[in-house]
Amino acid sequence: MKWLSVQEQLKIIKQGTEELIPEDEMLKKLERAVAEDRPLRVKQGFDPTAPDVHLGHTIGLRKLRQFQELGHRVVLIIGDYTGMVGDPSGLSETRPQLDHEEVLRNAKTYEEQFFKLVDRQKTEVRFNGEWFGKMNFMEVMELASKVTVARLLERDDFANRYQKNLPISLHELYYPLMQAYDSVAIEADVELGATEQKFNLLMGRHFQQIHGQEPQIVLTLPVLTGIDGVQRMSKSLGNYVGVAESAGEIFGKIMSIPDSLVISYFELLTPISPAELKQKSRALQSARVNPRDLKSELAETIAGIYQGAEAASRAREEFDRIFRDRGLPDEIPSFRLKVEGGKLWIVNLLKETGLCTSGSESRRLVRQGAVEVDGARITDENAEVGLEPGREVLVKVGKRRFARVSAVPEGS
RNA sequence: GGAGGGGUUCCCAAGUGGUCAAAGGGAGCAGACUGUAAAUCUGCCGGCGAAGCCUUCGGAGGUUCGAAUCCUCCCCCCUCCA
Repeated sequence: MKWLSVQEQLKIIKQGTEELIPEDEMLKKLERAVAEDRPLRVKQGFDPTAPDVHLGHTIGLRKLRQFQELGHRVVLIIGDYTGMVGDPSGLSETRPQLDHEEVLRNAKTYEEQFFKLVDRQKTEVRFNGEWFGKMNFMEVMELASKVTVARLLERDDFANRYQKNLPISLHELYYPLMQAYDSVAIEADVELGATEQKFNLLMGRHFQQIHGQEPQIVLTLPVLTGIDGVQRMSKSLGNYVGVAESAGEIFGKIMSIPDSLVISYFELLTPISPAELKQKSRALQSARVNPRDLKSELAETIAGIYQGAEAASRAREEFDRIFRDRGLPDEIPSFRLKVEGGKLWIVNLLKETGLCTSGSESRRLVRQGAVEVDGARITDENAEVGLEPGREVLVKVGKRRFARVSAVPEGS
C-alpha cells in the first residue's frame, strides 16, 4: 500500500470537518498506520430507522470515501439493535421503536444507497446485534455501571427535554452506551458523526479506555441545513433530499432552497475546490450572476452525482421548460375516466385523477384559479369538462401537477 | 402511595357551556409578482355536488335544548412530596 505523507493525510482529513479530537492522537495513529502498513478502522454507524439516505448523511459519507482513498478501512455498523432503541440525538421527543424485522429490511435499502458514495471493497459491514444479541442482563448492568446519570444528563438534548419536563424513557439513556460499545466491539480508530453526535462519540472513547483499548479519534462534521433553510435536514422534518430520488425530484428540491443556502450547499455537497467556491461566493455577492443560475448549476451537479450527468441535464431542461418557460413536462400521466353524457364535473375529474385528494380541495383550487383545462383557466366550481374516448384533454393544477384525461370508450 | 398540573385540528399553541370546524404562529397549497419550486405580498388550509349536513378537541359513558368546555370512570405525560 502506498501512503500519502501523514501531514498530507491530516490536511485532507481536516477539510470541511468541524472538530478533530484530539488532533495529536490522530497524528500518532496515522504515523503508525503508515509505519506498520495497517489501515485505520474508521467507524460510522447508521440506524436503519428510515431507509432513505439523504444529502445530510452524504457529508459523512464523502468523508468516509476520503479515508478510503487515503488507504483506510471503513467499518459500517448497521444498528439493528440501536435502531430499536432510537437515537435521541437532536430530538425533542422519543423516537418510535422499530421491530427487528423492519430494521433488517430497511438495512438492505440503506446499504444500496450507502455504497453509491462509499467503496464497498474497502468496507466491513457489521450489525450490532452481533454483540448486543449475545449480551445477558448482567453484562448490560456492567455497562451501565460505567456511566453516571449526571453525565448522561449533560447532553443538551436530554438536558433540554429534562428541563422542559418532557419525557425521557430509560431505554433512551442507553443509546449512547450502546453506540459507545460498538466502538469497543470493532476496535475503532476513528469515528465520524455530525456535531450533534459529539456526546455519543466521546462516550466511545470513554468505553474503549475502560476496556483497555486505545481511544478512538472523534471527528465531527457540520450539520446540513434542510431545504427549508431553517432546520437541520432530516427525514422526519420533511425538508430533505434523498439520494435515491429521481433526478427531477432532486433538481426541483434544490431549486427550492433559499438563495442564502447556495454557497454552503456547494461547499458541503459537491466536490468543488476552495478556489472555485470563493469565486462563486464573490460572484453572488456582487450580483454579477443571477442566483437562480447558480442554483441551477448546483442542482444539476448534485442530481448528477446520484443519478448520472445525463439524467441531471434532462432534469434541468425539464425544469426550465416547466417553470421558466411554462411548458409541459416530458411525462404526463394519462387517465381514462368513466363519463356520462360526454361530460364530467371538474371536481370529480380532479379527484378521480388524484390531482386533488378531496372534493373540497378540488373546489378550493378551482376557486383560487389554479386549474386549467387545455390551457383555459377554470374558475367556476360547477364547470363540466367535455371528455370523449381517444381525445386527451390536458389538465393542469397549480404549477406542477399535470394529467391527460380522456373518456373510457362506450361499453367497456 | 399522596398532592397538583396537563393531553386541542400535520406541528406548536389559544379556547373553560351556545357567537367553535375551533384564535395565533409554523408547515403545506394556490394566486400575484419575479430571477426560481428564492424572497415578498395576498388568499386557502377536516369531509360531503355545498343548501345545509356529517366527523373532529386522549378513551368510554353521563348531565344539558346545546359540551373542546361540566360530571364519572379509564389510559398517558409532567412536577413536588414519600
